[in-house]
Amino acid sequence: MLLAKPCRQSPVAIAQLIAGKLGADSSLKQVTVAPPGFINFHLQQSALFDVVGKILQDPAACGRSTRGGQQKIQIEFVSANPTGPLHVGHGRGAAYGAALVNLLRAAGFDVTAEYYVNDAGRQMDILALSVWLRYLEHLNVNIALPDNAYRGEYVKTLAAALAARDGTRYLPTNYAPPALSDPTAAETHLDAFIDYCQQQLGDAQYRALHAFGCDSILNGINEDLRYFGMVFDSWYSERSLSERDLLAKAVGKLADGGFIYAKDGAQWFRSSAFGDEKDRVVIRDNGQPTYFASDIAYHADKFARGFEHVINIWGADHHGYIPRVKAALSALNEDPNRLEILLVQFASLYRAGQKVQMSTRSGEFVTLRELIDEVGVDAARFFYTSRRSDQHLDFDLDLAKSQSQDNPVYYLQYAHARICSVFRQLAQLGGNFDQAVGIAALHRLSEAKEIAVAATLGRYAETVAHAAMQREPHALANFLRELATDYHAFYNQHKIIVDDEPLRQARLALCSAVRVVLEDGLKMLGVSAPREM
RNA sequence: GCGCCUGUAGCUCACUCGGAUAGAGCAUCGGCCUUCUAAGCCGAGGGUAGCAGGUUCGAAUCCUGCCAGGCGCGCCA
Repeated sequence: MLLAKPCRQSPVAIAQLIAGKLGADSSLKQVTVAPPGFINFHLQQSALFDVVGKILQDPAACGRSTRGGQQKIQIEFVSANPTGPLHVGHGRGAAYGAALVNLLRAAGFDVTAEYYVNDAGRQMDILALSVWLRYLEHLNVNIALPDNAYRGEYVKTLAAALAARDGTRYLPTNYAPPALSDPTAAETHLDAFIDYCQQQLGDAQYRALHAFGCDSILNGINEDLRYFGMVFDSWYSERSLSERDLLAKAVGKLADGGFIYAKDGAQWFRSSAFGDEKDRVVIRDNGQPTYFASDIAYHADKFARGFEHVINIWGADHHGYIPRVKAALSALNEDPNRLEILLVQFASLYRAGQKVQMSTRSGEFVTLRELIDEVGVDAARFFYTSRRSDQHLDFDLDLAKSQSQDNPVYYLQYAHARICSVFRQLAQLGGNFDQAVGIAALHRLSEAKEIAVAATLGRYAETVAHAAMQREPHALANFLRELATDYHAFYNQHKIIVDDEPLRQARLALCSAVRVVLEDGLKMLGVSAPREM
């Protein structure tokens, strides 16, 4: 049985390695030297079966380790602007983040999962305006929705709900919006439109409209995420940063350090002093803070809240943003190395061989909800997490739907269901599984396929720890696939419910351990373990 | 132009971080159900790991250059 990866070392190092291994772990049966420079460690089968026994005696601990030492980690993911429903592009980061949370917890970290709500800024004003216009339209006002407003169908739904709740509260006395005179100045026009909306509604009314849009979208996102099987420990509002004066304080602290200067009417952070390619604006010439200013305050607050390590999961398009955030942390005397940013590459969507362009503003996107409704939570979660996150992903929607039966997730679930079926069969035959007897009889397992299953089971805990430390949930998905393969092969070659009672109990114990690990591993990936299929 | 990610079988992807003969699934072909679920198993074919150099006892993995693709380079978020 191969225990350790072969390694080429100097003869002296090999000798020391062997001596160390033999001394530390008496379960080693022998060490063989095969092809020049390679050594194989052979493990006593009894040690192999100890693992199976441990899994059965404490199933909840089967994938756990203490690698993390209860270090306080905060992990932030998804964090989309609440201007529209989550789409399939968000799904990858969400599934990846949720799996990572589970893995890190299993590896002994004290993890807080947080959703950063970008409820401030211009995009939210554009949403409010879009809702307002659809609302007026709903009340039979003749409006022209700007091309660069949010044009998705969901905005109409929101507008109708707003009208149902608040009636005609948001009607202007005389609807005369700014005209778009210069087509190249569409964004300026949109800003003028937002000003017009605010002016017509007045501060309180506008705030109510703004909040309605934000809250409604956020509720929808929360619902989708729950449906997708993920729970956040906290939702952190970007707007709360300025409400609690944290934003001004953070910028003030940068200014105290001499890292802020004025140019062209704006306030700039000297991020180039910390390795960023250029300086960045934190306060615009109109007095409004940038998104970056919020982020500085937010990240400063993460450490102020006592997190020892902070992980952000961002879309790959944000990679250019990393140096400036780290620069800000450095300027605030925080260690930038305690901020770890994981980039998830984009999944390109294809439908009928054509790349699907997605834009929240135009309303042309496939929602996460639609995907889940079509392929199911299990298939979607597994599909997202079974691939490296730093790899581009081509996702053919038609293929995913038509081949959802071929999704590898069913292969794993089937192994689980098959095991459950064996125990149902056992009960029907009037037999029972005595775990203590089974564990005591494990030495009866001697077939190659039995040993292979036990050996794979023995790698579970280290696989979980490895996947957590490397931030690679797909490693767990791969492992589970291997385990299912080993089990299917064993199942096809050997009968489990045999007349030989000790052997039967031993095989049942092995099956039970596989079931425990499959269920535990699938759960970490956010996939269910059905008892029958 | 500069920066980041990537290039592995017809397709979609792995390879436990420098190790043994590069592996799976899908697709193709051939076997296995009167016995615990055939959503399974067993087998076959299919590879110049983008190209060219370099480092090393050893490279898909590290370095350099080129080619190809994706993303980014706002007082947007």
